[in-house]
Amino acid sequence: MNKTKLTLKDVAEQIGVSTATISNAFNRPDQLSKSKREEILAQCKKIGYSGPNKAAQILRKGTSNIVALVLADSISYMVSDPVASTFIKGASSALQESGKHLLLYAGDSNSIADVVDFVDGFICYGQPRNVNLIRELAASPKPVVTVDFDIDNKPSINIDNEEAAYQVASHALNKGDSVAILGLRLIDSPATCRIYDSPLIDVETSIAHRRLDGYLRAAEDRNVVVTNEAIWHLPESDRHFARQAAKEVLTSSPRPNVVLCMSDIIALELLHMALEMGIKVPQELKITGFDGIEEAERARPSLTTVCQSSSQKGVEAAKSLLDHVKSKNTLPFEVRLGETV
Amino acid sequence: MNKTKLTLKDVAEQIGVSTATISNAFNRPDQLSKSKREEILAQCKKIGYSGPNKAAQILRKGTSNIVALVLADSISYMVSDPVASTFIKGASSALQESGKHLLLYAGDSNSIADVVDFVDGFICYGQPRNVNLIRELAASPKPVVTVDFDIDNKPSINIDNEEAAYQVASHALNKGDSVAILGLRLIDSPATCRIYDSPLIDVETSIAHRRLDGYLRAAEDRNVVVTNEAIWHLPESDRHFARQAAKEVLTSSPRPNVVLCMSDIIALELLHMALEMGIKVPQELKITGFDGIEEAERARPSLTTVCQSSSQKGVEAAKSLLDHVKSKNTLPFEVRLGETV
DNA sequence: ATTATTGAGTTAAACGTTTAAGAAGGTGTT
DNA sequence: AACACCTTCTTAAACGTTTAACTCAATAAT
Repeated sequence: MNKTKLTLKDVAEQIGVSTATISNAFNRPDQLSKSKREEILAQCKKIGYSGPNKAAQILRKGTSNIVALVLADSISYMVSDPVASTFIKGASSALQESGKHLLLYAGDSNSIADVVDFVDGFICYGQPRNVNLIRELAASPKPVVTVDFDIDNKPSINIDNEEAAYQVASHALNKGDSVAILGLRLIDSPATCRIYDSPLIDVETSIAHRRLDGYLRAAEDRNVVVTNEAIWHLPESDRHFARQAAKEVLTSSPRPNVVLCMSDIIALELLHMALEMGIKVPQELKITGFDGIEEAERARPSLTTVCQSSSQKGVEAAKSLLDHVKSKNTLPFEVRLGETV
Repeated sequence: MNKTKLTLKDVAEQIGVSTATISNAFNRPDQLSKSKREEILAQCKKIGYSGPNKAAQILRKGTSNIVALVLADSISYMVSDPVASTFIKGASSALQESGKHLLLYAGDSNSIADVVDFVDGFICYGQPRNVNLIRELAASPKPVVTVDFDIDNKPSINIDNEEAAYQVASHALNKGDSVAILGLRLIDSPATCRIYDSPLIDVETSIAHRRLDGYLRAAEDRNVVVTNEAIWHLPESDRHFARQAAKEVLTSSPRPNVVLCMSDIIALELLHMALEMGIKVPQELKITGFDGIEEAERARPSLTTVCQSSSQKGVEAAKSLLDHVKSKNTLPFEVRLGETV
């Protein structure tokens, strides 16, 4: 057994060649003769030297092959959300192909200082709760690409949320006239509630507001009035919050005959509760979702929703980062007509 | 704006103090007077120095606050599996509390060389496919803790899979006598198939085999014969594979009246298919699962299964690693009687 | 009055690489 | 024969810290 970890220097001495040459044997094959290189690599293997120390490489080269994935919420939550986890899936597989590794970074932490020095870049999925974190990302010298969320001058991956919301809402509103909206992260509250007059958060960057704009435009086009009392805020796309909001909506009177939901998870929970309560869908209640998850298609009645490929978003985000793309990338979406409208 | 990134040296010169003192101001408050420390930190903030470079710290200190999570399968798969993602959830939140970060590492890669030099340790979730990877983990100088999988001399987190399988199988076998088993990763095949005489993989370390042993013991106790033709292998706990296996089992003749499944995902898919085919559960067919996921409880009829807390496993694994625990940790489980038996 | 002890800060040697610049020798050109 | 130009390898200066060992006063102990 080796008494201690071998270094380039040890190996250089043993083989009788300079450290630079060994380093080159591993990193820059063009800098030395083929025969010497093979000899060196063979010797290294024999001696038990497995290659240059990565920690030293990170410092010296300034690159680590690690990409931080900054998640809007806590990691805990993100991993269990089907949309987010599909995104992670896409991103990780694209990164893996380029030999990069994925570091999970919770968006509810307040600084990237811990990792910014060694990470090769950031993929930011959704709008982090912590405003300082966003500021740091915006000012970061390392490449940043955002998804479902926007930072000035940084590349981003998105769909046209306003238009998508408009389209899906239009389908529903053609067949109904009293509407409620189950929104996501509209105001700064940790609980489910109607927004009333609470100030909306971060109107410019938030996809939730793009969607809200789309819904409202669709309503306006049809002269349907939507008061702030008919708009709910959910802090997360979570079954529990959704259930609570669904209950409030369905027991409010007069009960709306159209409910526009900002995620499929929310819409499905609403659907289930409506059915439990004996409300006929879509006859008495039209529901739309957002995202196009599998479960939405399997549900009976199947959900009308906006399909966007989370996994593709992940792939595109990774590619943007790896290719140093500077521009914003707007991906396509598709409205899938289910039986709930 | 700073022309270039500030270093400890720059800052030391500007403030008129040695680099060591500044380093100590950030890392070892006991090494300098309180007043000096506060003055230095204030100055640093003013100058725009945000603390020692992490890459350099990693090299110098030999620690990075990064823990690699080695997943048995590809990251893609793991993130979408409810059991695995709940595990990640638990692990990540425990690590986060200690200021550690989680690096996702795909178990289908063949070496940890990329990260072993800078990572603080490994959590290995499930048995990696690549045997060299396992060898490296076993020989790694960095702490390793395994979950649902065992490496000699390394701490591990597990439940008593044999006993759990025995108990859940016993319930089903008390009410049925012809049995099939839908197993997980029993042989080295990328496709769903009966195991026949194929050699079982890694019998010593695999939890699949512990479970199989439990099932077989329960059968033996009741003089129920289980041939290898009644044992299926699935490469992953995936709906698609499960569906295929379920079809084969349900159309085989004579059809078994007890099917023991090594995961809830598999069991639920079998359940759905049985119902689609008009088979009465549990009257004509008894089904058991494994894991105790939420969906198993929500299903109608609800699934009889072994409940284990994946999130607790994650927490325990993280704790073991952080506390340098050396011993194996066997967690409790519980058989939940559903309506499928 | 001398010697220990403590506190506060400095010096300089690591940590393990990469890489620009240079040296030595060989080949090709004029 | 002189010169430029490769090829192959070496030298040595970074990369940005941490920390053991040391210095220098000031205080406490004898």
